Amino acid sequence: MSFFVVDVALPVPLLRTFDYLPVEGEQQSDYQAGQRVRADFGRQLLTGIVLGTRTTTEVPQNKLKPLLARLDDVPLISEGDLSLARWMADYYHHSVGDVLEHWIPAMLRRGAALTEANESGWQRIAPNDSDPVLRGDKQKALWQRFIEQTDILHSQLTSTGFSLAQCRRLAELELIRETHQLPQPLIPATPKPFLTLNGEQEKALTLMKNELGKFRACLLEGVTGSGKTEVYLQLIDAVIQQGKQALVLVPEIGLTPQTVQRFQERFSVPVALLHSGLNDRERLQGWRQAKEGVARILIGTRSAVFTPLPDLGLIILDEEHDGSFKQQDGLRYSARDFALVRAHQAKVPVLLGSATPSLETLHNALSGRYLHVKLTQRAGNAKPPGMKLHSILHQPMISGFAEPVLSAIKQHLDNQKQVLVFLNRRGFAPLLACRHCGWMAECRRCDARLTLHQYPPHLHCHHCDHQQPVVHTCPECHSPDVEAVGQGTERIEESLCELFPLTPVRRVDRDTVRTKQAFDELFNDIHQGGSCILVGTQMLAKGHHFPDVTLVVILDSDAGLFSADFRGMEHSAQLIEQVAGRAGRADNPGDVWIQTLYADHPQLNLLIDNGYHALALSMLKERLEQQLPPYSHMAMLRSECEDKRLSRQLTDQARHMLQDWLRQYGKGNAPVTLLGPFPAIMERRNGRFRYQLQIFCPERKSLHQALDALVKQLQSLKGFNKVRWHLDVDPVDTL
DNA sequence: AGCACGCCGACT
DNA sequence: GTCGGCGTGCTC
Repeated sequence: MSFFVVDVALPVPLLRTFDYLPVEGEQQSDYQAGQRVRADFGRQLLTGIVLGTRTTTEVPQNKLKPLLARLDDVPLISEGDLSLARWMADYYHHSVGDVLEHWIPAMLRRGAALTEANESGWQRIAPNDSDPVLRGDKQKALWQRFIEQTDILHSQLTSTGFSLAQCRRLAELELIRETHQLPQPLIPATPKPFLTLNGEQEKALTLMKNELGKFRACLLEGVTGSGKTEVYLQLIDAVIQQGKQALVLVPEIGLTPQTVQRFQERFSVPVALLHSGLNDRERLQGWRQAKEGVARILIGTRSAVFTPLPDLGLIILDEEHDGSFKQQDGLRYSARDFALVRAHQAKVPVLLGSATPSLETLHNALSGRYLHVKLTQRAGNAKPPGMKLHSILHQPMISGFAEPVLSAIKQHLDNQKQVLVFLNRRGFAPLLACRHCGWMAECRRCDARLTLHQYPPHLHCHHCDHQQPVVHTCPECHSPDVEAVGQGTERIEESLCELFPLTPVRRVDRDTVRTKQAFDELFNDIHQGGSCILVGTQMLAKGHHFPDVTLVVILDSDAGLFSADFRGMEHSAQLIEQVAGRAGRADNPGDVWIQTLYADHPQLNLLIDNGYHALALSMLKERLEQQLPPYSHMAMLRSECEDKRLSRQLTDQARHMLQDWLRQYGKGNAPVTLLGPFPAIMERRNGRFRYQLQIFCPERKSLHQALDALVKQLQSLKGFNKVRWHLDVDPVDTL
């Protein structure tokens, strides 16, 4: 028997893999890349992934341990997916073993067998005209059910009053037998017909149909209400007709029952879902349905981008600008960017859809790298909402509203219409302050003010979740003159109830709508029609459309206008556009009023007068001048530590490491520029001081070489064990 | 990341 | 004398 070792990727944050001896008695041919193995690692037991086998190793004989078990005969992860995982590990400077965890549902990571996704059921094996001698009525009734239906899930039997014992009795008589099958995804009995497309939609569909069967990135830039979804549906239909599978990725908040239903009711093929609300078994089921090709359409959030699909024919990523496509901890990947890499490998098109595309995607579309398809008309001839800035500078305000805004609200309500008031700030007031000495309620663990909440009354830090009772006298000067300053959704709700006592006011934020179900109930309620006022945060901005809303009031658009983040304005404009798009229907486009202190803010005016696209072009020009993404590539090293000095020192060290490396190896490469280290905008958060170092380079390759060296050096840095740090490649927010 | 080893302070 | 604090090093 010849010597060989197995190269195993283990779920540890180490940038290398480990050699193991095979399980006793197993051959080299038993091992294939992508199988799971159980390994004794240090003093722990881990499930790892085989990357390959070799007949030589650098590891001394006495250190090699045999694997404890091989869990799969057939590889769980394909060669193609393994190479994608390697790409991802390189790109994000992360351990392959950790990266591979994302490809495998939690149950399988813990070593479960694939069959654990199966649901047990019973199948009739005796002919349906057999006349067995059965004792009890219950058993006769059970047999009757099997005469009507050959296969029945065990759960269906128990939920209709039959017991396991009764099933076993019939099985003993060889009338039925136990089965274990992967549950089938739901298929609607009669799919709804497709809608008729307008000229633009038709043209977009044709253009994109031409790209099927090869890699191509497309941006579908369609204004709100232009019918992007209908184009997706009909493009998916073409993919299904070709016998391929479609992967649809949506933002976390966008995966509502309404969205899902829209997909499910149109197709006569099985649709599987993967989202955060599922338990481990349901996830495994969806994953297997996709992997085994049973599901032909898979709809999911960020992490669904890793699901194996043997017949992948198309990837759609809706609302591509949405921040939830970027993972914000651990492996900080972008599902949007990875979808492109995956589509490239699979030689299929990837369709990015948005009314407000990110500047990165827009740049790629404008430069011709992506096919750029536009939908400029609202479906059914709907007019765009009329947007208008309302200056509140030196204006008398009533509970956070300017007078003319209040009369506009009243007018719309009098017309039996609905009004949406958007304020991206939860709670009652963002500040509790003493009128006498100027004291403000601050968080003990963060550089932030505490938000005052009224329902129930408490002070809450939105950054570290610290909560404490409300104070009624100033702790500094003991004055009783402590007051709530500023507006939050709770306070606006309260004010509106007083101002419009006859109109129902509904608040929609994380505090009122905790579950999906609660949101759906509220949504259905609003859809009943009748005048009402909706007050809410971003929750109102995404996913749902409110046809009876004819007025949208944006209370505080100013927060994003002067953000320290270079993407602040971009995100702000996207949000305003999204909120504005919630209103109206074909015959009733609606008005959008934006209250602002900066009514002459040039970019805000550009957005209002010429729309998002025009503003985006102007922002791109600025990015070019400043050599910011998308005109350069960016990475950010973040550190955090309770000891401010250590946190700062780690980023200082990192800067020196990079500078030394650049002096030595940077010659002839594209220039890598460093910015910082700076303290984060909120320097202290949850008791930890945060510093960050920004790293830019016009060329990806040079940047990654530098980052590679940086990570290796930081990992062997001593004396900083209390400092937590991570590298974020292509960060979305730089605050 | 875990987990153990090891070397210093305050306790039954 | 030990219990336990966390700094350091290692994991095939």
